[in-house]
Amino acid sequence: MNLKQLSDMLSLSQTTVSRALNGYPEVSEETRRRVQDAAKRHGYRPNPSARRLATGKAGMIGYIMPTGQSVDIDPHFIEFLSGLGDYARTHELDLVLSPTTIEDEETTYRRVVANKQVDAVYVSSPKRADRRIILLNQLGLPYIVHGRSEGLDFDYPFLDIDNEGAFHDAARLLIQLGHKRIALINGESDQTFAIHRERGTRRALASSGLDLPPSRVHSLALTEENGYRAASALLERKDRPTAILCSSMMMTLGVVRAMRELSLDMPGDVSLISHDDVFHYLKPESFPAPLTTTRSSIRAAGQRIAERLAARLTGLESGARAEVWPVDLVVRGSIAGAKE
Amino acid sequence: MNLKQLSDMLSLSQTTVSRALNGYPEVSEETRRRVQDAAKRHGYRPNPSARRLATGKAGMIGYIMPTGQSVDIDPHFIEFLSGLGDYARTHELDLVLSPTTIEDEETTYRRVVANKQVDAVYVSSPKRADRRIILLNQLGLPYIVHGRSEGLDFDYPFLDIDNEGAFHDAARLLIQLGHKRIALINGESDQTFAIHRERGTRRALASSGLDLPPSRVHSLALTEENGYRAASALLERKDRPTAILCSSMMMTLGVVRAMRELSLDMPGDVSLISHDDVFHYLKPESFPAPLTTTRSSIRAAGQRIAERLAARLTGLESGARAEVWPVDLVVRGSIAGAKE
DNA sequence: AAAGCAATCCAAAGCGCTTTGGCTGCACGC
DNA sequence: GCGTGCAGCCAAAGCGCTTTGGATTGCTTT
Repeated sequence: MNLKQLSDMLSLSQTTVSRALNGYPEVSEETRRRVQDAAKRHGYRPNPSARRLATGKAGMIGYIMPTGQSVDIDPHFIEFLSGLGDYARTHELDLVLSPTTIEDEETTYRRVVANKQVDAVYVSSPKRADRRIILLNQLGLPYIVHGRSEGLDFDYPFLDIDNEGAFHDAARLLIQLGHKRIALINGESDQTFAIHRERGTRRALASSGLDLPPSRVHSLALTEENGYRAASALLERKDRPTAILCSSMMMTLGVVRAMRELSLDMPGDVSLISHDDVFHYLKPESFPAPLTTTRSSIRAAGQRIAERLAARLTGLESGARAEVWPVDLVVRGSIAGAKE
Repeated sequence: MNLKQLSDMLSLSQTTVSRALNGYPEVSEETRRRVQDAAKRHGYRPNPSARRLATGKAGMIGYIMPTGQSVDIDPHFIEFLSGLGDYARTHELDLVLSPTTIEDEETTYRRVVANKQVDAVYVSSPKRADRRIILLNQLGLPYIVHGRSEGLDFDYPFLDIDNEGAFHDAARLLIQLGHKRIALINGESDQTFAIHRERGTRRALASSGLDLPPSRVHSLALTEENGYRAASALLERKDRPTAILCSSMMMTLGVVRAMRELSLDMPGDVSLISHDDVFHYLKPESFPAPLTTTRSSIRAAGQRIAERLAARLTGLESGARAEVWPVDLVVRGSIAGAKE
């Protein structure tokens, strides 16, 4: 069933039928109803390719997905996708994934724009002065950043959580508990979220006259293995920290492993606070002591970003709307007062 | 730059230019070269929407993604996606994700077919007599199943690993080590992979005259929490198993937690073998004793499926090609001879 | 020398939609 | 009675590609 058949059937022109269905005002209400009725009854669905060709709009959102033999997609991406899906499925919005290597990233962005494959994209895991944001800005393709960048000389639309505030508050809590030697096991240092978390931690420490020396900061990809290595390095030192802030639960698994090997107790010997993206497959309660966490659902963020991207497609949202979500600090058994 | 501009520039017709670019024989080699040259020089890229409209081919592959507030996408999906990306990015193949609820699954499949949004799809986590496969078969949309279904009265193309063989071999190894009470912590019982793993385990036990009573099989979603619960239930019994087979590393985390709580040693008190999908963020070496695993890279499967889907787009592959990969059994320190 | 045949190339007709630029008829005001 | 304005509808021109059904040319055949 295509437009022509439908309009023939109704003895109307394609123009009128098209307008009726797309809500243009120059159609009488009665005609519109008649058309909508027939369309529904015959299951008419405009052909997206044709529409796309005619309008130049794709009706889809995109994600340029970095891949590569040595690139591992962050498992949190799954949660984010779930969130996107939660919104998208109720709006018949599809998502186009365009895999690319880091080197060809720019080419891929350009290709997607030139092909008009999508009307908007989202950008994840932004770094300082992120090239992609700069590129998208000059290409004029609508986008929303999940996270934030720094050192850009223009504003851009994003959704981020208050990483600095979260880690500031977490560190402050540890300080209030009497901890003086606090360490940070963070994400890779070029990621903005990691920069913010370190900044928050440092600020809390500084305001109590405490220090965060380089030896107590590890910035690594968020794997169990890295958590283990970082924690081992930290805890084998004589001036080992009495409290650790950790950027992901997966890493925290490794931290716990290191502690166990050194027969250190949690929270007796070391207090631990982890960031929790709310990952169904691994919960804070599943640790030797239930983890105190800074919690923010990445899935909820996915939903919100899909919603905002959709708003951009229809022109409801535009400009450099910034959105920063507060982060819960959920206290559980993994922290205690410092002994020394 | 579009076809018309390019052909004007070359003083050729659009027909000839189109044919030259698409490798049709009725163009002289010299002309073809001239055209290809110009196309490259001016960065001409055919507009996909126009091409799609004209040919009815989308040039994309699709995945109907089940979502829902209570649906959690399997984290292995990430690995699979990485694999897909590995292949796809070298072929400028894009992937369209169409989120849907389980209830609307059929509608979504029909929509995607009607819209001709994609030329082929892949189906993941198949169940017994999977509805999606039946539907796709009658809709005539090319597809490949990752995994297998059972109880279908027709053949279909799939790529699966030898789950039955893997768990058979793993169980046999445990038996050879003297274990008599072997338990299985499996995935949800409607998933074919879980059915196969149970079958393999049961077969190995049976051929040594051993039993796998219902009380020693737990079939649950692959979360840490479920691993913990299942293991707790198993290990608190008087006739507790001396060896456990576990379907995922995430679950195995929970198993280890349960063992720790009960002060059971691995492999002293309980031997453990886990299936490993090769997940970069959590490795078999990260356990109290390095895990013996049945190993198969889900990422490699993603690559292969992308390759086969691409072959289907171009007509290189067709029919119900079945592909079953063997699974490595990697022995590490988590297993030992049975005491009793 | 007429006919047949590849080898090349082209004009034009779609593919199914949106949108421009009218056209018609009726009510209204003067 | 005549211009005006407006509501409601339509024909046709794209959007940028592929593909059908010829044309044209230069040779080889008979």
